[in-house]
Amino acid sequence: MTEKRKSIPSLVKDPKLIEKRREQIVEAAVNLFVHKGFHKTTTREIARSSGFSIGTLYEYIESKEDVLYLVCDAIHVEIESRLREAINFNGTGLKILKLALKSFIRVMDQMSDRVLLIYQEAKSLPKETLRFVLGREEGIAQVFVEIIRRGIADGSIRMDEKHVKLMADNIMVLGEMWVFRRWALHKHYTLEEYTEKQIALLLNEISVSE
Amino acid sequence: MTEKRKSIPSLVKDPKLIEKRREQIVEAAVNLFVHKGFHKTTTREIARSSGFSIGTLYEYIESKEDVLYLVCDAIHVEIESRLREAINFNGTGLKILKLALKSFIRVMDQMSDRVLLIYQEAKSLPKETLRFVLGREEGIAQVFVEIIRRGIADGSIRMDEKHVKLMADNIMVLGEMWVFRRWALHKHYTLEEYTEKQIALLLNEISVSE
Amino acid sequence: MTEKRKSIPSLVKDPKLIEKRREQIVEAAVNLFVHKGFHKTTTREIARSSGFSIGTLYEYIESKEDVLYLVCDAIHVEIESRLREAINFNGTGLKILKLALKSFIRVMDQMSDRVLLIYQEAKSLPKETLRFVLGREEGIAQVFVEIIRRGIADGSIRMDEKHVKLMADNIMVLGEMWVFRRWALHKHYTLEEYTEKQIALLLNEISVSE
Amino acid sequence: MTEKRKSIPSLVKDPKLIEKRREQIVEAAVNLFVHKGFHKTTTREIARSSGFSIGTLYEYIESKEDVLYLVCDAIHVEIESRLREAINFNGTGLKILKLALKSFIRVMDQMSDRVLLIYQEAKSLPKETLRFVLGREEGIAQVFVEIIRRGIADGSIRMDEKHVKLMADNIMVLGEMWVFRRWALHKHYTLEEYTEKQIALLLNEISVSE
DNA sequence: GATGAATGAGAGTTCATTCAT
DNA sequence: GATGAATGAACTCTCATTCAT
Repeated sequence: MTEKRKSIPSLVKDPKLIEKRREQIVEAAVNLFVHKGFHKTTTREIARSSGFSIGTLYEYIESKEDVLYLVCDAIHVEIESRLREAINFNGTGLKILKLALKSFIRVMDQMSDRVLLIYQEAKSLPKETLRFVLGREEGIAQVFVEIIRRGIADGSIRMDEKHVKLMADNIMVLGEMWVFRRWALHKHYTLEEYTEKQIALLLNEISVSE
Repeated sequence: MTEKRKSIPSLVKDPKLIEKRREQIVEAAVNLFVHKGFHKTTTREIARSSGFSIGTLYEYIESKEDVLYLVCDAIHVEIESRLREAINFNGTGLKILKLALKSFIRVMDQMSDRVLLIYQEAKSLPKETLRFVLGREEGIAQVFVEIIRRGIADGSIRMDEKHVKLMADNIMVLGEMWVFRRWALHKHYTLEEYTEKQIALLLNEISVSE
Repeated sequence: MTEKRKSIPSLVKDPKLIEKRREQIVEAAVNLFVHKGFHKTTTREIARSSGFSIGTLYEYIESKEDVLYLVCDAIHVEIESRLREAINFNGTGLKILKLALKSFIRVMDQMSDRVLLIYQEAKSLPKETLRFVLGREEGIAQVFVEIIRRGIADGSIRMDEKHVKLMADNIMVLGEMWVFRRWALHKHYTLEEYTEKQIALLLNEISVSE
Repeated sequence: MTEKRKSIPSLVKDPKLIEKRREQIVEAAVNLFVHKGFHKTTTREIARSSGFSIGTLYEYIESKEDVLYLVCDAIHVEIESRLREAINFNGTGLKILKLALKSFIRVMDQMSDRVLLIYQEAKSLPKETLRFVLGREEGIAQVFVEIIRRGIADGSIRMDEKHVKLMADNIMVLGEMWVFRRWALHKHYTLEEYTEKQIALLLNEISVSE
């Protein structure tokens, strides 16, 4: 599946160089945005942390908002790729789903500051750009849709097709919940306990009689 | 339970007047923050929308961040009071829980822009102030903790005590989910369908008799 | 005759204060623009020379271009008022015209740097604003139209009505010429010689008795 | 008569190449300056429109102001050469003068945007460079001085020698007037009407009894 | 208690120019 | 001789906050 990515014009011609510099920009900006927020980070700080001058920064982007988009996109790409890496597509759909869920929550835990970043700052993107970012997220939910459908097909998961999307969204939320409500949840559970419990709650209903 | 509220110094003596003016400020600021975000709203706009001058605004607050705190606090107060109003504490704990859940999701739906506001802007608060805001939210979760405990006591809910808090948090998340993932969920469900489905998923496991 | 003037919004409410501050701005900016040109003058220089801070400057204008407009308008107002002051409306139209021409060239001479300013910088104004400035100038030409018509009426000037406007424009140009071609003309003539000669050339044709 | 031209250093050795590249630069820059003004045109735009890179541009000039000088000079050269081409030096001085005047106004009309350019932007040149540009213009006025003297010599023009230069300057101004006051004059006259009228006014006085 | 004019640090962005390749 | 990535000083404009009235 090919997600569309917004193309940001650059004054520089060499595509390899653009990619390399934008990677530098994203790495620097993620850290700054996570710690200070988008609005309190200045373009000069981004440039300095990226290792070049403010003028050079603007050779690779057109506005500060472009940096935010690059950051959001990079985060989503990383989440999805880490998730897909972690999944072994052998076994029943149900088994794969359990594994995927575990992996997903772990990834979200490891990347929680960056996930928060997206939720808190994406609203500062221009409307059109925001749509690209939200579209990316839909792509991640799609991973779970596919796994659940597989489970239905092989009989390991019992679920009406019309609930598949909601279930995938629920799963996304389980991950986001661990991120958003960290401060509340960490008082009561470790990552492992939380994952176990949520898997139990979730799969209790859908797994075929065992 | 009495939640602590941060006290904001004012140059004005009369407490009645302070309260009245701060209500004006909050009403004006909520609208502005919802539509433009905290950072893009200016103190001048807040003052003008509040119906007085910038000088007067600063008689009742010490900084722009104070306005954000007042707004977040007011939103939490409204959520909790609307929720408590909607709950009829007659019947079994299970029955009350169902009702509370329905009400909660409805309240979150009606106040979704303001809920989003808190999640997106609260990070701009000074650390100490942020703790007050998060504490408030804990208070709302507490409503559900109480109901679940009542259900356990009267035997209508079957749940280990150690899972009560997680369940309450899960419920909070169901509401937040409807707000955060609106754009995804609205494609597939109405508010009623979503509520029904989530209640089914959630109570399936915990209700005693089925 | 009431010329329209572009109204520039101000954040300050007191109209007297606005007028006073804008006079300060114009006085400071005229000097700066004359010596450095519009583009090479910075808003900070304008503010400093006006006697207040950059922030205060922007309480009275919305953009740097507004300053340019204020300057152009003030210059035109001064030209017209100096011209009208100098004219004694007694005597025949021909006599008044001679006097007016003399006065006009003298005024243009005295204000030559400011006249140049308009011709060189007005193009930097937004199109709509430029129209106001050009309209002002038309108003000055109108002074001569009126005088010539009076001369035709009283029989002291012989001219077809359809040439009146061209003659008025010619007169404007005589003044502008002295400004624009200063560097060439000053080598050969004093202000008085130039005026005498041009009056002779111009009036030779139109005066009734010779 | 040989006018001096400012010599601009180049990093490139080959004079043919320098000339060719500078012609490219001038052609590109004239269009840009006419439409956007000198200050709002960037060196990048000049380079791109010239058909080469910014680095190459700076091989042939030392600063952006050099481009402005090249442009002003090229415009003057074109005006003078077009004017000289149009003049047939047969007949009486008076006859030649009429023809030259007609041609001059026509040339100014055709090149009005470029003439305006010089008057509005030349002030941005360094003082020393500005003198070269103004000197060029004097050269054009000289064309008329020569013709008038010829007319005096052959008896077709009646004029005191000491007024010759002023008359030549007046003629220059007639042309410039058509350019500068276009917006006012075009309402009332076509190019032909304007030319006829001005020739009549001007020559009325100087032509020997007819 | 209310006003609003004044402040100025600091923001995002531009662009003429350089120089290593 | 040609290239174009890199530079950073300098620009216009904003806005939270203060304080004299």
